[in-house]
Amino acid sequence: MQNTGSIASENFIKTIYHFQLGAGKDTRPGSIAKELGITNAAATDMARKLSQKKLIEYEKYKALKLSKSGERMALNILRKHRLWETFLHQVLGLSMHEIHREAELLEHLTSDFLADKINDYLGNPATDPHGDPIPNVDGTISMDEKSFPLHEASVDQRYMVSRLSGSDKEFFDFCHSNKIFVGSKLNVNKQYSNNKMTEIEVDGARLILNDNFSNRIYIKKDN
Amino acid sequence: MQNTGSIASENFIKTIYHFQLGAGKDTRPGSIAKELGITNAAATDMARKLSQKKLIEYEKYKALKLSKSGERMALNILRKHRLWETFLHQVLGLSMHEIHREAELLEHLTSDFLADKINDYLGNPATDPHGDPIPNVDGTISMDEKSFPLHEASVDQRYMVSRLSGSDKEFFDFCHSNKIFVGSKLNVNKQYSNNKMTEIEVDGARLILNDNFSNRIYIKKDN
DNA sequence: ATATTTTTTTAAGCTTACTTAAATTAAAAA
DNA sequence: TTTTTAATTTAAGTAAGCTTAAAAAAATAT
Repeated sequence: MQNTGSIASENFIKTIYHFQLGAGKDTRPGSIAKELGITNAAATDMARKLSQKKLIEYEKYKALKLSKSGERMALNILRKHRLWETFLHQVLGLSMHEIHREAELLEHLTSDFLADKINDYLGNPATDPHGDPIPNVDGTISMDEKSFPLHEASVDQRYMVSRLSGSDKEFFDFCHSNKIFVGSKLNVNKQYSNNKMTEIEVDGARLILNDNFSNRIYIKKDN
Repeated sequence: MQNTGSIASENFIKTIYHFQLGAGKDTRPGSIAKELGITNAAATDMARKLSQKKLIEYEKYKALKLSKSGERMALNILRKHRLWETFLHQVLGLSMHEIHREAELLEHLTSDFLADKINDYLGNPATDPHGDPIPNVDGTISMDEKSFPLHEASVDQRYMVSRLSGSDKEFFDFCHSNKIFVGSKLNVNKQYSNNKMTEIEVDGARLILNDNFSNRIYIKKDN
């Protein structure tokens, strides 16, 4: 399909996509504007333009919603982003906190042709290094419904880490030094609900995480 | 050093760099404009802007010349371009005629950090798949003075292919099917100067090339 | 040397992607 | 319900990177 959009509009579309999925965040202009570091006025303006191009559905004072072709575009960019992250990590050895930054740029100037080559080289991977699903070339994406953040877990159950969300060094350094990787097994010992903390046991060690970390570690039941 | 320039200005700077080296081509606005597919007016305008940023030296009605910092910028982009070409060819298996097209895009959104990672992965390669030198991280570049196009070669001498210039499929298909690669040995049998043709012998086969191809195959004495 | 052609430059205008400031509408609080 | 606050939209303006058209300068031909 190959994107024709500019970098600015690609990032705009991408942000709407993420906010439509991510709970808690609305897709009104101000919300998108804040994320992208532009003014509300600029976001409204962009909304009007993308609406003309039929990439979003937009009525004044309403939330923004991707159209079918807008969603296809978002998934095409997301595919490139996650293929690059996987490639940069697995092949070039970039750290978890470095891959997002670089993929964020490369995704915009990557042809469908090149994306396919990267995909082939990696053996058609299902997920990126964070555990996020890589959209397929046909614009489908497999959602992992059974995955949820650590601080929502019930106590005394065995889980597997399914996803590590984010891009800051501190978080991934913590995960690394405590052997928390995508695929790691762990046990949830206790939920300190009032203090928003979770005690887990991983690789023989007990750790107490506050929700700053625990809401970015996604897990699923380990069967 | 990390470029701050836009894609348009990076391509402009790059073109001046190539034209300053490449014999026959001048660096006046019209020449650059033609190469980039923009109008003379746009080229003059860009010249004025880049001159303000001290990236080129420019006086009205004169040829454009890169400043020291403009040249550093050009070499930084060229480094990324040639590292990508090498990587795409050697690692992802893209064909000779495909790598330029992709590198032409990626070079603009590649951080110095990532360029270094690619360089390390490839083992600090001296040349790209065309045989062109890859600029060093410090902005130096080793010029191969002894290399020249096939149609300038003296007869009955043994040569080595040092460079294959261009990006069209037809040329590289021809080279491939006749075993003409960077590093191939060949003999020049005869120069048909009037008809601008060169007869060579490579891998046991005799070939007659017209200057469309022979001026893009660079050779050097095989010692 | 003069006339013609070509190139370069300037000027005015367009689109994209922003900005700030003011006006409008919607949402929340009193 | 009315007032206040917050978000959204419109309006006007900017910079980049182009365009076409006209003017100016340089190069070429006669």
